Amino acid sequence: MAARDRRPTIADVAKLAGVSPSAVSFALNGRPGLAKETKSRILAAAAELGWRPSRPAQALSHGKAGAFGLVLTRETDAIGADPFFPAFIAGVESVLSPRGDSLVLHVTGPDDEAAAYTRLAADRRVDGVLLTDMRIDDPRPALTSELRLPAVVVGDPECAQGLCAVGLDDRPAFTSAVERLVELGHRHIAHVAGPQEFRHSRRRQESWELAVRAAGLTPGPVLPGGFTADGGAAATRELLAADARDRPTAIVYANDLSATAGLAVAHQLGLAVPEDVSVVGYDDTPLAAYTHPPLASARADALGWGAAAARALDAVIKDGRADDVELAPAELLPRASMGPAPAGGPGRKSERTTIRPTVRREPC
Amino acid sequence: MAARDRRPTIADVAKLAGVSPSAVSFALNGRPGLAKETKSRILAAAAELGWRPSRPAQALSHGKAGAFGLVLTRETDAIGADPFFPAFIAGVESVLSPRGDSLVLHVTGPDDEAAAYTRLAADRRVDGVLLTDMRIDDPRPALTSELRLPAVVVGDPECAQGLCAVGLDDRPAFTSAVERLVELGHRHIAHVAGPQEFRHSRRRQESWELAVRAAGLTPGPVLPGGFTADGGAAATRELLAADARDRPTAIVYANDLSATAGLAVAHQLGLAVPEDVSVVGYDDTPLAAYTHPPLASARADALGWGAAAARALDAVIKDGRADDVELAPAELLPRASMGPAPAGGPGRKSERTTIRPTVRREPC
DNA sequence: TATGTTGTTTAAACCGCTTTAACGACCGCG
DNA sequence: CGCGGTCGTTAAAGCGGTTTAAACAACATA
Repeated sequence: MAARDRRPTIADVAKLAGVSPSAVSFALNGRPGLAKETKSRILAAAAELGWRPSRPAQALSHGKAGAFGLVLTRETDAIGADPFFPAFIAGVESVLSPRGDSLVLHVTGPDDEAAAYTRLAADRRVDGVLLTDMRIDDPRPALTSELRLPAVVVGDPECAQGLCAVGLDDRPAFTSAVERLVELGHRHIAHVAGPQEFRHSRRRQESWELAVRAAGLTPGPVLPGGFTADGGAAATRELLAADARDRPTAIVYANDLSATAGLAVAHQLGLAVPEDVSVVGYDDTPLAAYTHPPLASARADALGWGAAAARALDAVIKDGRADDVELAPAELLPRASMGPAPAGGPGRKSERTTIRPTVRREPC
Repeated sequence: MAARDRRPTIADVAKLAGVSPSAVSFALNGRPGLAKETKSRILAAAAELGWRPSRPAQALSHGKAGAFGLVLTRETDAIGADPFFPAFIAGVESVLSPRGDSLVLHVTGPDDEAAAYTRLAADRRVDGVLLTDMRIDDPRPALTSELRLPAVVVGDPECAQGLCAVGLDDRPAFTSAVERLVELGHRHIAHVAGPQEFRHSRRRQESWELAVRAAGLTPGPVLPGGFTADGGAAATRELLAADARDRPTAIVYANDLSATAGLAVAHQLGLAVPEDVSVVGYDDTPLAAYTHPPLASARADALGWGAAAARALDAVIKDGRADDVELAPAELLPRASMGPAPAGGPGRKSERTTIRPTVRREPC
């Protein structure tokens, strides 16, 4: 009767079932050596009291927190409208949740990032962390190793510095976007890049550049778009302000947010998409299919990515290491924002006369 | 030097400082009764070893998890492009992080929702939860009370069922949107609503309706937009397919996502915004300022909301209750998507008679 | 009868921290 | 000189589990 006002503990269950606490623990964890009858009596008692073991207590005795950590390092204003994280997190959950584990989320400014990981490690609040948004010369792989905090890199293996990496190749999407544009007659293809510190921004830019060169063209200008609407708009204004002869006839954006803003700017400037300029994004935002015109983009399976990353982190925690995983690459979704290059007018004469574009696929 | 290979514990610090573990605990927690000199010696030892108390151990001994829970109940496809949560979470973090507490995030399907809260409570993994996306007759306030899990409702006090509510009024934004539209000469104002199960969807719809009636007008049709791009697009197609005489000259959407999709549909149908139809959203998505034309919307301070909710939950945990909080209401940001009603009767312009809109009715 | 054996069950130690109560040293005071 | 009062410190008992090793029946073996 006493147990009405506090949550039941293992002792309450033991008392009700008429056994010792250890027996309860054995029953719960499916340990052998308990009589069948006893075990079911214990489980019945546990169910009757609605008892579930306290995670802090389990964490303490096992030395396992039963949680993964995810630190999002974002300027407060860059938060929002990123469709990646919610889906990615849902994917992580799909692995964690069935076994009752959880995800501990921290949002920090860039200055507190290292402290956030250090704390997570020292606190023993998580068993490992997922590293996303990898940057060039990212300090985090070294940091987590030093902290002896199991970690998995969500991204390109090249920047994993020895950690297990779970990658999803975004390059084919950019390559085929450019190839498609070239097929459509574009000869002047610009790029609006993401923040330069991000590994994936660079990769996207490189894929664009490689594909443009592979077509025998000179890469058009690259402007920073910062993955933001503001940045994309500003970059687009600059690109399209050029004299019609120098103006790119297609712009490949590093993400949908900047691309969508770019669409609006094109309209503002009185240019039609895709008649005057073609536009491609990346992410396949829910809105992409509903911009005007619908935005060509590429979809990455963020949900699957999250799940794969969580499984990899499991393996790292258990075995100390895990094989890299490479997911199916993002695929281009050509939509109406890509169209034939404007006839006659824009484009560079030298290129048009000399170049015989051989479209070939770059092996990854 | 034995402590090289495992994380230091309070005992290691105690040994290094030449005191007992209790003394270390006292020093760490700023308890009185320790000599100044001893205290600083202990803190120095702790710093030298890089020791921080284990959260599971702390949680166990003082019966507090040091974490808040947030359960997002979402259909997997409705995840993404919601700018609210990232900012809200960042706000929660701003309260939690300085004291080293964390946010435990769970994403579940609708069927597992109750189980998720039950588990969170039984597990003692969190000290309380934040309830967001309140629904009509939401079972969660009753559930959390029954589980004796401290909770705060993020939303309208009316649906809090006795729990502390932290609200941010979205109604003024809708009211003034309608008022503005009326001033601009609109007489036929439609609404694209959010999912009917959400309290805030209903509230927005009610505000719209009240404001329309207050202006002496008959509320135009209400169509379900489901807060999604798809839903917003479908609703818009239906609204604008009507004969020009019956067609609304302004549409108030429950959120930006559906409104932005609506913009695109209007363009597709050959209607100009705002010349033929005015459009208003809600959320002030980063993209809102960059749609074509820029989307009138309203900004709610999600960051502040998160912080306020976290503080309220603190109070509930400490005192068992807390006063409701009402934040500054969202403010309308009139942008170019709102304009004067088309002249010459309820929406008119010659070339529109030639338009053959593709109407597709979709069940929502 | 002593000796294993096997199958169940439990006592007790432990995980790392907090906290209460007790302890010894030192103080001034009557 | 003995007493109560501070002050600084620590021993020890939790918190709620897990786990190891030992206890205990019951029963077969030598």
